[in-house]
Amino acid sequence: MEDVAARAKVSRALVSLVMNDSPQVSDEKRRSVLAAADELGYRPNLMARNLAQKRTHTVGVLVDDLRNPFFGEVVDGIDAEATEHGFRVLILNGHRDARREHEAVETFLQLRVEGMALVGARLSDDDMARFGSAAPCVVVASGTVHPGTDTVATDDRRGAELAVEHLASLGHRRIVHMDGGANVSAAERRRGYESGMRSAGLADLVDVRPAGDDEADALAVIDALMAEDDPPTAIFAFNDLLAAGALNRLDDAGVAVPDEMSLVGFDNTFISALRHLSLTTVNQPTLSMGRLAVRTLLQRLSDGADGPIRHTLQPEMVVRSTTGPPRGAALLSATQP
Amino acid sequence: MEDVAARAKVSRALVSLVMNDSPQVSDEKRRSVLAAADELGYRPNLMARNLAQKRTHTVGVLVDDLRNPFFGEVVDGIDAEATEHGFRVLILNGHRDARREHEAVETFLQLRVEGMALVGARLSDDDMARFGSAAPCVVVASGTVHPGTDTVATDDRRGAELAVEHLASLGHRRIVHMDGGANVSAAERRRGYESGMRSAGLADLVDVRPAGDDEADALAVIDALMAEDDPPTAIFAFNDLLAAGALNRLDDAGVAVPDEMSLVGFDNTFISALRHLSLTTVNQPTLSMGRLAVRTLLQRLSDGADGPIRHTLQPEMVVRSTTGPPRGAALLSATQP
DNA sequence: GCGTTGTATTGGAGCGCTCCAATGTTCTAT
DNA sequence: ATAGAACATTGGAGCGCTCCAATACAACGC
Repeated sequence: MEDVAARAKVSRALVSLVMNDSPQVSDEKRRSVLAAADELGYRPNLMARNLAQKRTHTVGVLVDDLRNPFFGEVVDGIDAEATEHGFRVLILNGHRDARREHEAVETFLQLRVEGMALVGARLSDDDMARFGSAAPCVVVASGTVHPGTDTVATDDRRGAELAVEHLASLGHRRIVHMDGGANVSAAERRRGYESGMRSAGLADLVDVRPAGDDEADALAVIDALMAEDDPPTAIFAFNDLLAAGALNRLDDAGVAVPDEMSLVGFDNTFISALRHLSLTTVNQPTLSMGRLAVRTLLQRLSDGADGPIRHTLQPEMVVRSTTGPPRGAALLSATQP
Repeated sequence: MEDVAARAKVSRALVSLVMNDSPQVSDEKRRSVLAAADELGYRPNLMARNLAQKRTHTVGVLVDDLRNPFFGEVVDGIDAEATEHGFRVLILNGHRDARREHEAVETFLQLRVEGMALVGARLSDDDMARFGSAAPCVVVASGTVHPGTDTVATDDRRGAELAVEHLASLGHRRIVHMDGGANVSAAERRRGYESGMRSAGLADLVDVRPAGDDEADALAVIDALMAEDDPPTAIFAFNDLLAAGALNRLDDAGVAVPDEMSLVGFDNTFISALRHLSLTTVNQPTLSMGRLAVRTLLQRLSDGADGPIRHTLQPEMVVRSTTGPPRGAALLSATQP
């Protein structure tokens, strides 16, 4: 910067004004500074600038799993909204690992981001309280609601209820839930499954199997399920990835879907829409969630509402081809008139 | 920091030593500094630290498209290797948009990252030359090779040749290529397609259709293709996403795959492995590419080889269920003995 | 010619840290 | 007892920028 100033025969301060294109700089000087900067290949140092300004114009986004297209879509929404409001978006990868996510947030804090969106992050209430007091934080797409923390999420419980209602209305009774394990939305969806079962009068048939949130997590569960004497007729999987894994394994085992087994996923990622999978699933409005997350951050930044801000978006059932009446239901209804 | 020093009754310098856990600090002082820091909720300011150190311990990763699982896998590889070598990984989203990718690189440079991995980035040779002289850069997973730039890539051309060879060996002659459009790997794969066609003696049947690199880009092309009097018997699509879109549309149109139309993708993302898609595709070693990218950066950082470093990894054909002999081929071979 | 308003430019302090050279402290060998 | 080494601690300059108050310079009315 020193060099640029010297070359353009002006002061350092003037260079600074030009770089921040202040209006009160004469065209002549502006041009000569710009020319000098270009010739010297000068690029302002963001760290120095942020340090001096005491602002970073940056929001941090922690993504639980970069391989899950669901998160990618949410981030796209965040990115769009943040950019429109003049913020830079820095992304850190959580690797579906609580420890690494903790570190990532710590990094954001040390970088002095002005706000953080934690997408699907696996953090404890204690962590959230600590982090939340250090910088505005919004938890996105996570069924787990931390006390005192701003949240943007789909109503996971309701989504799960919808799934169960759908299956029950088709005539299913033995509906198993493949649980999301350590994923932050797992608990809510499980509760939704349970309450859905209760509402359908199937409380005593509640059957939860620990699985996970990735394709591979489905394998063992499906194997165990199909080895039973009297397998269920329907499965509600924690998410689309898990459902896709289940679909694979069911296919391996020669189980026809939906004739012998109905299957419901969650998230409505693009893979569920693929014609050949055509997975029945529960939609989450990813883009809106992302945008809303940033708006929540901005609100917190500008005034600071008292209580936690909570946005709950409504899920929607997306019925495709992996669900149908249970085996024998057609026969049953045929003999009934 | 000042406050921490005061509270622990030591100098600022000592606090700095503790924060960087220097070995030459007495246990007593270390404990009291740590305690003071904890009570005050002190967190070192990374920007100030980087400014003073003139090092950032950070590599930037520019990702062309966060929704494409292929890139997610590459980033996972980068992340793993970089972390092992004590580097922080900052990710920026390119949104499949050349302008935004340009800005993203500019941001990295202003942040003074120590190296950059550009994953699938759409940048011109000029840009690359400029950026490359400002900081070590490695272009990953991009068929386009920029002069003087370090590169880690799958041999896209060879991959495309493999795809064509596979289809030709099944007896296909009218093989169409759905081109990747603005994607940086598009040109190489197209060339591979062309040379593959030539080797198979099908040079005069070369037929390239501009498409893109996303699911939606397939629709119009398939419609146009199927409206022709004599549609091709096989399609080699730029990537898995495009192939998946094509599969959807073929299904809509009632075209049986592979009986009436064979289809090959590229990337071997997890979606191609889904049993119900079971897409024949070309594998790229994503994790190795990511790790190799970081190692290339480190090499450039440590000594600086003269010429550009280029790693070319070998693609592999992954034959699944979307390819088979062309309609009538069985008949033909049956009448031949 | 004067003060006045306004715009264009500049010097310098300060952002929060690290690092170096210098100082203080303790221990060992003579 | 004392020089010397070894270790522990500190003050202060400097990283590259912004921002404020201060200054320089023009143009204007009277």
